[in-house]
Amino acid sequence: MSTQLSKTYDPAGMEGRLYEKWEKSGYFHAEADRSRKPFTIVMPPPNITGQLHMGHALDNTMQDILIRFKRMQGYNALWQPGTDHASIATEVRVMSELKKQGIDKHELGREKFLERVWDWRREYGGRITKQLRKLGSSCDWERERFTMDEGCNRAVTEVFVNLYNKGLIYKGARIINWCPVCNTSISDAEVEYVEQPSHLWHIKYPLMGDDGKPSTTDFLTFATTRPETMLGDTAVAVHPDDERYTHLHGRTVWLPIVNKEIPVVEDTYVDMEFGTGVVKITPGHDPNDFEVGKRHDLPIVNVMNDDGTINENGGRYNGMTDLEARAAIVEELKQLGLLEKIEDYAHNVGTHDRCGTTIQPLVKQQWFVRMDELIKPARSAVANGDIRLVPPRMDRTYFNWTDNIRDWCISRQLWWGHRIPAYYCSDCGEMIVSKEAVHKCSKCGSTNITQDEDTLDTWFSSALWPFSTLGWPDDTPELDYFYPTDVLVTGYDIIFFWVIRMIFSGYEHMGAKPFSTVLFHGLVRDGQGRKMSKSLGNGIDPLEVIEKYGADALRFTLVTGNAPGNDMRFTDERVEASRNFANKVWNASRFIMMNMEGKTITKPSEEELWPVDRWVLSKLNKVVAEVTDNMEKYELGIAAAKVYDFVYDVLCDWYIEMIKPRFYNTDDATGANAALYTVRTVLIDSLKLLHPYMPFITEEIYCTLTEGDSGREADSIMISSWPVYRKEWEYEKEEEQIELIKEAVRSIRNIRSEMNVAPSKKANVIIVTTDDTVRTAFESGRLFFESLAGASSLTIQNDRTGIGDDAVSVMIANATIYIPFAELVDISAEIERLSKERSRLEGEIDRCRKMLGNEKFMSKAPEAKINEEKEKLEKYTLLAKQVEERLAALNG
RNA sequence: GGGAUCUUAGCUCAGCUGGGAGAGCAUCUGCCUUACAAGCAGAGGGUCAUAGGUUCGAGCCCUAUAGGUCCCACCA
Repeated sequence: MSTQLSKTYDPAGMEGRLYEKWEKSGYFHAEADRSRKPFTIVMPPPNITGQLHMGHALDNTMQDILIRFKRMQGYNALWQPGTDHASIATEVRVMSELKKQGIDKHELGREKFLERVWDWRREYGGRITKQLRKLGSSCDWERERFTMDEGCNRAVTEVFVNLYNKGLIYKGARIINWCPVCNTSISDAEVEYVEQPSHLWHIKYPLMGDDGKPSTTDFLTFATTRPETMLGDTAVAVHPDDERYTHLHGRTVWLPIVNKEIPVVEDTYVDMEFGTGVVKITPGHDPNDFEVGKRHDLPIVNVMNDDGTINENGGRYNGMTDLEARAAIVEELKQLGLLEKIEDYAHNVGTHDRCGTTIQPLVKQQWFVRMDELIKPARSAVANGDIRLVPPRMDRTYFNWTDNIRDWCISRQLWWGHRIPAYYCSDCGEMIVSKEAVHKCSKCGSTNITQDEDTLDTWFSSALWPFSTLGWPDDTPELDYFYPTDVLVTGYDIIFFWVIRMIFSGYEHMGAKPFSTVLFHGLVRDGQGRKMSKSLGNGIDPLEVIEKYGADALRFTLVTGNAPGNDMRFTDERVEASRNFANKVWNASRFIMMNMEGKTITKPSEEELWPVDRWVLSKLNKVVAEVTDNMEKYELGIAAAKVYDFVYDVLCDWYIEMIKPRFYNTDDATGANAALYTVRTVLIDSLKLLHPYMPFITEEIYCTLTEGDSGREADSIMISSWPVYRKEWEYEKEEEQIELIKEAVRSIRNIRSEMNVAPSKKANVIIVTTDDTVRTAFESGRLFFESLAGASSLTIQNDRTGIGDDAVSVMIANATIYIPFAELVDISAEIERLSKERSRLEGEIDRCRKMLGNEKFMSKAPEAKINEEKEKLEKYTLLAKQVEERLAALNG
């Protein structure tokens, strides 16, 4: 009836075609619809500069699995996509492009430069979303957003002005992290500390004598890792309790080279144990010193230009880079006899996580978000379970961040980004923060107005993503319907950058959480467990993997064999295994469809179903319930493994093999029909369970299989209904029966293999049993002994009449199976084999008896466990008896 | 310094609230059985890092130790 699948599984040949079909069909699109329940995921917006890497692949596969699952369950599922303008990354990228053409950003000017960036964005900004399509991502592209589109821009301005008016955004001179290469401030979180070999320079400053001149005999010695900053020293500090220096309290020292007098201050910040217990204080270029300076009201001397070179405050060192100045100053101190010694020292140097440049702490006017109040609802949301983190251990990390939060430096000295909506009057100095562009000073009426030059941290706009993408600040139906969203899927590495900021922003601006659950995944590492990185060149390109093995195989690999939140290693072998599984699904389907060819399949009556049909339906029923449950709990890997096992083991290795004879038996059309109907049902449900993981292959098979069905459920599996547990498929009795037959078949195969009897060589099988239930089971499974266990005939009897010494025997509960292998069997070997089996069973019986004889076990263990042990004891005793009987017979 | 996490078969990893250790790959044996050699049937292989403890019972819970990975703070 149905058309056929191609002979070989060729993912490359179908994935593109199917995706196009989906996108055209509109099935990815969701509209606000009060009559249906929404399920929403907002996609973490990839950078427009980005190329799809394994992290994206994992992240988006997980989201797609959840969205497809929920969509099939009947939810109105929205996966909201978009991209991030990525201020620094993009600006740096375009700058280097321009540099190749010999163009400098500053010569070009702000407006022209921004035009270039927009050009670049138009050309390359869509690359990443094209690549996401290759993965099979079923997001609503009609709703694609960009962090710098008109709506997001309005959201950003709205938030900035609101926070400013509430006093939660302020401008102030603070010590910030300055990147001299990117020429901008960066937030604390963007600083990466890297250990570098360096030195500790022990330097001494002369104490000021009573005569008002620097002493030539009394010095104060301290150690520093950055001698060049001495140009900006405004004090030296000692611990107030340090008895070695009590006499210096209130004294001053002479700052050489700069030649000025600076005070000795007492501050508990100083660690008495470290070095000499004396610290030079440079409030202008060290965060800790800045704090000390504030406490003691010390002047701040900035000795550095924005490009990291020494400025005019550095006297003759003006113009040198920091390292040049360092060498020169050390040399000069040496000349002056003020350098005591130089020690090797491994030092943690702060670097910019984007460019690797050593950051320079500088004091500058910057904009900050005051965090102490904003963070409170974000903390309690996780504490009281309003927002659930998966896995739960992420709570600790989360609280570690919320509890140590500092004000957020949001201004960046960049051009590409949201410009800060603050305006200054050049005449009276008034500052106006406004949602609309300001052209006239509200204080003095001057029209001499300039806007703040700075732009906002990229994360400022991403923090608003869950609601800005749904239309905020407007009151849209989407916002009303889809917000709060359901689950956020992301890596644990951006808990602070993004997750926390979205959460407090949601509570602050929407008055509600942005999502109910955060599902974290780990990092994808290479085969040796190393982080994939450009510099190592060990990155595996997902697109290459897709090309070679198919997106389905890649997706399956990424979510299996890995616990939630743990890092995973990615190897070709694992993808290959997934691809082989897809191939298995393909071929099984092809086989089923081959047998359906030319037949009209009707629903069999209950009586027409064979026990094995009921068995497989019962197994399917259970796996449906379990897989659904696992997926509801975000246990995607476990769910995938269960589908895998079901398809491979239950469907392919057993059920299909067990119904083959019915396909070839032309005398029993009813039996064949029941088999075909059942196997088709099982296949369709299996495909549905697998669809979220392997969308392409399941779609291709489903469509081919159901094409031309009258009353076809759906023309795409992605909108078909998710399988549900069915009461009518509870066939406990048949399950037991078939499991028994499977055990018998396995035992026979095992014996044959042990005896080296080729499968082609048929053998008689005689089963002796006195148990009626077991007998019935074997009677109903006659067929399988021939097709699956190589039996030429099967005799079922209730005594050992006619069974000679030449038969090999194997015991399963309540039955002994005899296989006469006349020419092969050595009786003494058989006796030995059975004796071994006997002692194994005796061991088991012993164990059971011990447990059941333990009074404490009997009184404390749950009844079910006790019964379980009793049943085992019974079973083993029976088996031992069977073995005993056979041994007695052989021994004569 | 604070915290998280890992240590289970040769390799990579599962193992859900404690109740007789699993998968994939690799290895070995036998099979080209008309869906699939990207396959089929079988087999071997683990004192679950170490030492204690709780429990009738521990891979799982508690404590300590060793080693690995990561995050945060950062020592002038």
